Amino acid sequence: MSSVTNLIDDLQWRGLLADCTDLAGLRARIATGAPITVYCGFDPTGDSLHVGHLMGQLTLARFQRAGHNVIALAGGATGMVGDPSGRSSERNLLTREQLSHNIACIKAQLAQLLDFTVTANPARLVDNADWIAPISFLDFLRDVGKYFSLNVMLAKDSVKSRMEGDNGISYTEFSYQLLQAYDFLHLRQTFNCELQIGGSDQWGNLTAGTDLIRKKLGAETSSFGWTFPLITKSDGTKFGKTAGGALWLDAKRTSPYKLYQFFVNTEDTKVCEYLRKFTFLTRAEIEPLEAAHAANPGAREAHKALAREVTQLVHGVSALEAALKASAILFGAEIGDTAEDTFNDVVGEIPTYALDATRLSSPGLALTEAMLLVALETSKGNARKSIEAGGAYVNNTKCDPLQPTRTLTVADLLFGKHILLRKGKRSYAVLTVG
RNA sequence: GGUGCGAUAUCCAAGUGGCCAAAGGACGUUGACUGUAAAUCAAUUCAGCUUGCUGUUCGCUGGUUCGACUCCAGCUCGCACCA
Repeated sequence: MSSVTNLIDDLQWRGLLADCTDLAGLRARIATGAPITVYCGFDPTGDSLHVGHLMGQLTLARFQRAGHNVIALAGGATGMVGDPSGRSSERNLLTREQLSHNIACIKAQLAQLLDFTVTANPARLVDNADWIAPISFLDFLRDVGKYFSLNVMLAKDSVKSRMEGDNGISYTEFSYQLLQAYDFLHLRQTFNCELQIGGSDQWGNLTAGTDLIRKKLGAETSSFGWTFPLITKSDGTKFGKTAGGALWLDAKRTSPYKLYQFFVNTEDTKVCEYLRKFTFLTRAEIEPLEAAHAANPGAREAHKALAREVTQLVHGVSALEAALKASAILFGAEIGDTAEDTFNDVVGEIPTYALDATRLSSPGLALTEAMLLVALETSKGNARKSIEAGGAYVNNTKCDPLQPTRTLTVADLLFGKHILLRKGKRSYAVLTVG
């Protein structure tokens, strides 16, 4: 375990420092040995966090594990406005009902990685609507707005890029930085919170906060901003998006199996980076994995360790084990060789659909229709094209591309109950007769 | 308020009377090669199916025409300049 003093070294080694408002000052502050209070905000734009949010949660958790005090902030107020950072166009406003629903859902997910029950330094969850909503507009203009120079606000990248772009920016989103700055000020005064962390796109918002604190409370009142780099894939596209959309932390939206698979499929050039950033594995544990990966990337030791760690962090051990079992079967030996109770581990891990037994009798169920039924395809026409392209599999055996009209019958049942359908390399679904 | 420019498929973007379901990218999907990787190459990429046919598209509403993404009028939205 890392001691209090080398926390920053560890974060830097992991590549989690993009920028810091005063790195030397922060080092000195942490070196005093007194716990520092750090916060990170999460905007409730949806009712689940996704893997992109993991970075903030994990970094908070690293601070907590090092003995510091952490605050997760749900943006009930800022979410009403919309952060222009990293966006090329205006956000749609959410209703209050949507927001409160989202916040409730997100709270549960934050609790997964942060410890709210330890006695020494329990994590805290706050909602900025609690202190922003009661302020009147006039008070806000006088007490907060007065400290902001329009020149500085306009110079922020998040604003500038929108001003230069075609989409413009509304007054509402332009004001966002004031709210976030005020959050930091409030937390500084209320919880003695000295550090705000966020993705590198948050830089402008963080400095707005440190500036406001300095102006309102004086230069001797410490406040720091720390950003971590935004994760990208090697082709520059956004991390955490798949064809099916974002990878959610909510098991109901993205199964643990799917999350595991996502990380197992990490591109080689990124595994080491992700291992450092997304896991709590220590340097002593990671370095051998990196060496193993360099020596034999095909074995994918590092990929598996990464996927294992993340899945366990997000969903717990038992969900991880189920995901591992399912993965081993689907990507392992011949399906025919697996035992029935082993195969049952797959059912439920991947999308599973009930089927009326009678549909398999006599003419049988058209494969095209079956693929539509399990949502592997969106139309029979597309299903046919997939089969003809050699992309359809029944029980992990490729279907004859010349037989697009093939049907499924009782002969295809595994253990008298299941049919495993597959499209392409790794999209699976199970049909189960009930 | 005035003037100008723009709006095309998931996204960028060609197309200025028929040869247009609409060039070219990107993204996605599938195949080949590998290692459940990347890169590369190939196919596909509006919708439905009986796979060659049918249906619905080019901001919206009307109009001109045998025929409109293309021309005209009005409207909506965006952008720029002027007031």
